[in-house]
Amino acid sequence: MLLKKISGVLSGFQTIGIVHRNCSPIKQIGEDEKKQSVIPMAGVGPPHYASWPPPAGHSAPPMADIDEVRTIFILGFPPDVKERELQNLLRWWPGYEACQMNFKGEQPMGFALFTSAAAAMAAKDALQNLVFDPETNSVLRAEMAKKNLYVKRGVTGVGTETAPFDQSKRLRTASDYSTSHYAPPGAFAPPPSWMPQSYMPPGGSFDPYTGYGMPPLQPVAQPMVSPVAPAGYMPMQNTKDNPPCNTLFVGNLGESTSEGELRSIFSGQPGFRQMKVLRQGRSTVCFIEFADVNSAIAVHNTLQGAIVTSSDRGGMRLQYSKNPYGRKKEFVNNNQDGAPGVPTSETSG
DNA sequence: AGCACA
Repeated sequence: MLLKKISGVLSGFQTIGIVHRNCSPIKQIGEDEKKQSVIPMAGVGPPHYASWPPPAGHSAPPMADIDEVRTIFILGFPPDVKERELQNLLRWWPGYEACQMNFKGEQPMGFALFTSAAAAMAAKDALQNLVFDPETNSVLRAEMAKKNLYVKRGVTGVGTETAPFDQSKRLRTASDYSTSHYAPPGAFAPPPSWMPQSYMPPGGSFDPYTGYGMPPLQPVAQPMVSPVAPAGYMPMQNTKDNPPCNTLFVGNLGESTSEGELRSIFSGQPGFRQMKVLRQGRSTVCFIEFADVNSAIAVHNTLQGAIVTSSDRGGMRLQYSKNPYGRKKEFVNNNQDGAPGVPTSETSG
């Protein structure tokens, strides 16, 4: 039965440890809630969306393996999110089929079904760290689900213009969202953050000359995955910083700073790759590598001035490293005369 | 203010 399936999906995620702000881990859903509506995909995509597959009926969506998981699981919505919002967020995504918002736990949980695992993964990556609502500091976290979202037969699929199978349950169907009544051309476009995987840090932009203004006393959007949060925050004036890169330099740490605490704070951050702690006499510094510059920027902004309990200084100072990981000290040897070459800019984009 | 490792 439906409820069984859903609770199976949910229980698969209980160990993931996604804790969004002060929300506790997902609870098992109760046995009470019976009405689970699934919103299937609208039939036609917007004309301006280049990568959208041709309209229904002209070509079939990529065929999915019979039991590959092509459902994603999304957390981080504000408590007042509507299922409709999820539908509108996803409806232009290539391969999107249906979604469901589950309000059983401490926080709303979204599930979205796609035509293939690849489409699901692409959507998952695109939604990852998406600022869903700056007002409530809602940052989305997305994972592949353990099981597929259950959709009643016949209603799934692009171009299936079938009638609602259950009018009484307020099910939104393709016809309710038909493009002729909705989304006049150009009026509704996918969020720009869908194109590259980009996380817009909430804290303002980097100015190499003035640096950052006063960092927030408490973190703004925290894409916290780590269960370990800093003890608090201290204002931190970052006098001089370097241009953003994939590596953070952590300063203002006392000699007593424990590597374990640093690791527990940073290793759960999205994009974390590795860190290295350096003891230098009375103080300690630390380098943290991230998978990409955006992840580093996010942490630079959200954890600036965070108080490391094991340190006897104030908050830690986060700066971009002068010498980031992955940036080789090698030179491009494109001149034959032996003159010094130009440092390679980046090894990764 | 302290920037290593490839």
